[in-house]
Amino acid sequence: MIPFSIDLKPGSPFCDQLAYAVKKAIVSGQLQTGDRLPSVRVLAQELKINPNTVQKAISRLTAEGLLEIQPGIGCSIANRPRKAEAKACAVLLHQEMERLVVEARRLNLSKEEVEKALTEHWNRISGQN
Amino acid sequence: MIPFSIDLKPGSPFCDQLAYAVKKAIVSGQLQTGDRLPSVRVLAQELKINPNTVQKAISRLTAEGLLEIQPGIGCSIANRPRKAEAKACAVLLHQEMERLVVEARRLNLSKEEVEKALTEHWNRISGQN
DNA sequence: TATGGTGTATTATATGTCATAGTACACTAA
DNA sequence: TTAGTGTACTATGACATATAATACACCATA
Repeated sequence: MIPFSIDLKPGSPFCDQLAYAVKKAIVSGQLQTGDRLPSVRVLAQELKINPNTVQKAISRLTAEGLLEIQPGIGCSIANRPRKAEAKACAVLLHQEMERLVVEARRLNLSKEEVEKALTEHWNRISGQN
Repeated sequence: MIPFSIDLKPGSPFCDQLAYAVKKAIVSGQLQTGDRLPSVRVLAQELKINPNTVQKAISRLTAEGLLEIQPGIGCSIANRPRKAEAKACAVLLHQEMERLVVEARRLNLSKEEVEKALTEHWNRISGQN
């Protein structure tokens, strides 16, 4: 069994969906520091996709510092990122936030409605910690 | 001159960037209901991209109900969407919100920091209304 | 030591998206 | 009629994506 939930759907690249599913599982506490991830070949078999596609997602998460590789052993969940890295990445968050605000205002939503949605998702994602 | 601000950069599709720039200009009040948009050919020339690429962005915004087309005349900014359409689109907003929350928690940001960022962007985008 | 399981790299192929180029058509204002 | 609208269509090249099939270095275990 795969230690996180994922349901691959066409529309966006499989490697993106896989990387996001793992990241979400880590952030929500479903996967914890030190936990082992199934091997590239096992994941590929379970998800019925190509091993290369899995490897692409893994290498991306490794580059982000979310996964740690032990050559010949496998890969496991790394520690939470240091503040230094986080600061550099926060720029991306602001881009996402602007996109979200633009979309919300296009839908004539109030700021309160958006804040409520933020709280809902925040609690849901953080609930398992 | 183009009645909205845009700076095309490689990395994401031009038609996406153009559609977003127009949407942002509408939402922020830079473009108002009834305002005329430059023609497909003019936009293509100014932005130094292909008319087909511009047309792709326009047709997407038209499908979203943000632009109105008068055949033979040109296209202009439409009225704000009705609640009915908005409700159907709100699902997408929740997907974006979840992605944002996941990213924020991956960066070890606090909920207060994210709420602060939301307020900042909200005021900036809404400032011109 | 030999075997099998790790991650990783490489090459090749097929498919789809994106941007471009060129052409053509229906429509409308002047 | 003429020129300017949006729109549709085909074709091409560049690029990303997913797949397939190997091959290699590494490590644990029998």
